Amino acid sequence: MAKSVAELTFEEAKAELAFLKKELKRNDELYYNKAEPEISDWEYDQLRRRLNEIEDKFPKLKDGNSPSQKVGAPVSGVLSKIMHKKPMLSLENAFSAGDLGNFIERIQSFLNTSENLEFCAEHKIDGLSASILYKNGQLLYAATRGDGYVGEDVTNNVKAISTIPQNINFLGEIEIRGEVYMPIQSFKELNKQREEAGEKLFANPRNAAAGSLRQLDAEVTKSRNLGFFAYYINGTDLNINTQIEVMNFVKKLGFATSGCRLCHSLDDMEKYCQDTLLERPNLPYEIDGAVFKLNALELQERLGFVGRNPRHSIAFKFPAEEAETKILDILTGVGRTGKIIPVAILEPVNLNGAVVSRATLHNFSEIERKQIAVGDTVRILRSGDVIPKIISVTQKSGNATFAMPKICPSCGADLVQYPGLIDLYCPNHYGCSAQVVRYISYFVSKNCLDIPGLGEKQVAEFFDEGRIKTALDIFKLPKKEVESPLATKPGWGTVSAKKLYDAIENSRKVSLARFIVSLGIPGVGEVIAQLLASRFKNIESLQQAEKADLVELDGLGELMAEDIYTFFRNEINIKFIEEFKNLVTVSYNEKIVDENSALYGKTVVFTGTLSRLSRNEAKQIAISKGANVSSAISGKTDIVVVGETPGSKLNKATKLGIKIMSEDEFLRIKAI
DNA sequence: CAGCCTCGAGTTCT
DNA sequence: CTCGAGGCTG
Repeated sequence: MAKSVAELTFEEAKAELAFLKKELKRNDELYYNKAEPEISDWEYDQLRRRLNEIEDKFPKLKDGNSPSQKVGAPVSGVLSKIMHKKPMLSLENAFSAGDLGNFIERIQSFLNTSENLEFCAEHKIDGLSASILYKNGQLLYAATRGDGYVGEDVTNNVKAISTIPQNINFLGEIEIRGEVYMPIQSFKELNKQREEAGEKLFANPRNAAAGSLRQLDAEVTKSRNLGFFAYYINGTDLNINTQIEVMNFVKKLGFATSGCRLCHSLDDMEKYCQDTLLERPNLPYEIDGAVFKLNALELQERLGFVGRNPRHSIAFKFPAEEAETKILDILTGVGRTGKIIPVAILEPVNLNGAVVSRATLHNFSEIERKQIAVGDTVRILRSGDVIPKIISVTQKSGNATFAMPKICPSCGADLVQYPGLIDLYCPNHYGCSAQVVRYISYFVSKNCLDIPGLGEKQVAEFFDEGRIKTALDIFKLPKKEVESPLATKPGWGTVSAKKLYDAIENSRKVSLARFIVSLGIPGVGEVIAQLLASRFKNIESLQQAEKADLVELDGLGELMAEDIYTFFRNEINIKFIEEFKNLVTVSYNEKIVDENSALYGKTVVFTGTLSRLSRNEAKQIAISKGANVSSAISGKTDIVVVGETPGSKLNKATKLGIKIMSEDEFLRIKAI
């Protein structure tokens, strides 16, 4: 369709550039605000590439706001956003040799191999990850990890870090990822300076590094003496096959790396952890563990992801710092599902650089098991250096173990404990104000309608003031109602009121999956909602689904099917959905998959042991080809993929005359 | 039916 | 991050 860039006149280039920028910006919005792109990654890359080509040919048309460098609108006073080419994911944690062993076994089972695997070990630097893009040897831009998909633009700051090369010897585009950290010595000096100047001290080198990198004034960053360790590259035609090669390659480019060693067995990995722990006190930077990455990049690719973690790597965390403190009180809260959660109020104590004053106790059997009473002295840590956790009671106060409440702390209803379950519930789901408020804030949260500016606190306030009584009242707040009374509320002004109004209007376009998540059906979150959306395609069919239709889906059993079925038969819910539908536009976009694939739109069941793939791997391939994977054979099953020693499913499939497919045939389809 | 895996729900602090 | 619970596998 388009002319080659070489043929474009200046005017044509200008017009096309304007169009491309608009298109890219619009798609960035869709991608990172709604997480639902209209175009595939490939198409997006094409747009981006075209834009880069035109900009290269007509450098005069380049300006600072080009999406080739930045995406999203810069918000005043904060750093602008950059979308990562590939998501920057976090790693799963291991706390023991056993965890590492399980990790290796899981990979072997996923890859269906018993071969010895090689792992590349590195120090786990206590800093913050950053991504840096170089083009034809020049540092083009740099971003923080952010939420993993979109990070903050820290280009100027990164350019001010002397340990990061501005120019590298590499043609074409290459992305380098690594950890920005503050050396311990610099941290000490910085805090000394700040103390003398009467400024607030940084709690630890990581916070100091984060604070120093995310500066609007790069001069400040420059003065902070930050370091950088590289550990990842992303580029084309690099001819690099292992993580070890990656490390050597970045070293050649002029980056520092940390602690790199090849491990051939679990024993090697344990040895690495021990060595590193001994080395730790003498290192000039802080580490909080070791990272193990499957060495072969091709295998890494095959393993894919589970949730937000890549399956191919794991972070071994060194034991966390511990402290002792006293329990001042125990409070009970009510969750959106009515679950009663006890929380310990602690005498504030400093732990890993944060003052901890609360810790969840999860449930009452936990209190019973640990024999916890108000006044007791307890040993605590922050698991993953984040969430406070009570390990044990070290000194009894003599007070009675905290007793389970009988009535709801919010509405006073009698609490119930369902047979066989540990948690305690308030059954008054529609009348308990704590539950309603929790539900409304869930309804507007990121996974549901995503209305920024409405947090738990704001929702509670609006509810108490009578502005909203149910979740849907959010949409009924007319513009004036939102703007004027709020503009005079403490903490609100015309700007924040307008922003909220815009956010609410924005949220009126919602995907089917999000719509389902927003309903708050017990046990239905992001993943199950996505599953339901792709199976039923619209709300009406989902509402009418019989229990049998639900059970058939892979991932839903009797219990969840029952819960979902009854949810849609409840009068209050039916009315709610009817109204909800009228207030928003629900869209369902089929994922972009190959419609010509023999698996497209088919319901597939696996049986028997597959010899070259694991069940899990096979399932993901089928889904990526547009198939629905279910666990049991039924009249709706289209294809049964049969491995070795198939179970009774094969007989049933033959009886029903369902198409049988061998593993080889399945793999052939995969290859297409 | 036991043991593993996945998902959901609730939570902490800067 | 953690824990409980449901679902699936063997």
